[in-house]
Amino acid sequence: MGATSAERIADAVYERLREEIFAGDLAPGARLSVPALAERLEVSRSPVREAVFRLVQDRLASEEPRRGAVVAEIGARELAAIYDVREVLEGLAARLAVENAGRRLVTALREVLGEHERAVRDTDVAAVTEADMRFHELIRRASGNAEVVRLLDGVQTQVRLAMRTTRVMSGPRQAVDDHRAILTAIESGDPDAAERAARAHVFRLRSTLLRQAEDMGDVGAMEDMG
Amino acid sequence: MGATSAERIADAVYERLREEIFAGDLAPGARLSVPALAERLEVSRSPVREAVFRLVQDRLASEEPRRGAVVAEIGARELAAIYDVREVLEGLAARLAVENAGRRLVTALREVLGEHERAVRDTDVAAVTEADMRFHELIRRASGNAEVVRLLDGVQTQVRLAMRTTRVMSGPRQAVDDHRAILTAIESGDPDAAERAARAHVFRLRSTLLRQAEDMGDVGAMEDMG
DNA sequence: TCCCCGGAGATTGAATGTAGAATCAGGCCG
DNA sequence: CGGCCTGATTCTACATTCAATCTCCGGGGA
Repeated sequence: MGATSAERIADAVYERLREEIFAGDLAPGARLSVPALAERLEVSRSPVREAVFRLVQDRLASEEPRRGAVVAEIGARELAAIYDVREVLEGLAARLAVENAGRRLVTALREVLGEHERAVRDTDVAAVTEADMRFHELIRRASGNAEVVRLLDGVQTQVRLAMRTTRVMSGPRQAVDDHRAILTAIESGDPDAAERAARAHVFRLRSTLLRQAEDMGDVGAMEDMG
Repeated sequence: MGATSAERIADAVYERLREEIFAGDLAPGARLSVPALAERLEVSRSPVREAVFRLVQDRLASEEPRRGAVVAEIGARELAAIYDVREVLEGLAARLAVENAGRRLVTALREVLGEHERAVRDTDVAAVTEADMRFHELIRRASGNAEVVRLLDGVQTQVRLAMRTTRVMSGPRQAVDDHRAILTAIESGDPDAAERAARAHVFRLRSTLLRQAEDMGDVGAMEDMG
């Protein structure tokens, strides 16, 4: 069978594997054998190879020389590094969003924040994660800077994987409060305030995550802490 | 023939194409036909396909649906977006470098700065570019943050390509002065000062590059400026 | 003169074949 | 009883082949 432009098999396999990783069906450390996956998914090795390659590019998997790819593990040290970067990028995104965006952003953020609050009250973990991610996604898309969007998309992917690896979550109420502060700053139209609020939020996330990782005695994390 | 661990063909092809792009042998807009490249390089299509895919991931090439990949062109608008990101990342790198690094960094930076000055005096464009890149590379590697290194490596790749696309360069003497200021700040051990100096440097680069792009009436750039 | 359509060529995406290398298990020797 | 060696298995990396689709260009019709 030739190429089916409608939906490429390689894309479908990529999405499938991505979701299995985020869902935990493919745990960090699991081997991504191309022949094995091809047989399980009932496709040839070519699209599987491409999909695995893309996972490696996304840092969702890592190449072990001559042993193939395995689902990546993110330790506390790596997570800290990612959050250092995330802090400045989210700050930049918030600043640019204020400088660029109009009322539509504020409206959309209010709605997502409402969903976020509701999800926290209902202790609906999946909905909390969803709303949290969407809040940040709205801001970066409003930045009008494609590079910021691309890099923060990558950061979000890493963070989602890290949540699988370390099993830690930020305090849900703190996150809502932080988001409200960011929204207020954006509403005020003050780029500096928006940047500060976004950075402060990420900084707190970083502190919380790392503290939790330590408290849990996260082995994979701690062995990286030196 | 099976896999030759010593040097993967896919890696060799990737490096080769990268260099041809940076050297201008493959100009922006040039088509990267997998069959044609495979024939020219006398390898099969498999490793070429992988190499082209990596170029696309690096944003050195872009996929044109059903027409294959072409060497990417970076317009003024995109370059501005990249420099917005670069400014905050270089600032972070300089800050972390001060917080982390020891005397070795300062020594290495002094040496590269010396080479840079010499190259500017000799108007050796290749050496100037080389020294300039190495200065920034030293700082980010000294940051101890793998994510910063990875993202700034990507930024540097984009910038090198943009230089091919737009034919603009920052003022060489300004760059040397800026670098000296960054070095001084790092020597002083003040993270805030280092961050400010690095950001100011990138901000000036951004201004210079965009002004030159406008002056040159850069078509590819201007059509993006709206 | 301009627009639409059709055929030829080229290209991607997928499937499959093959060689070399590394891992892992199990048995043998010290 | 422990460490080393060896053989089978599995995998990666590269090559090759095939089908389907798109692009491009030229000719015919309005």
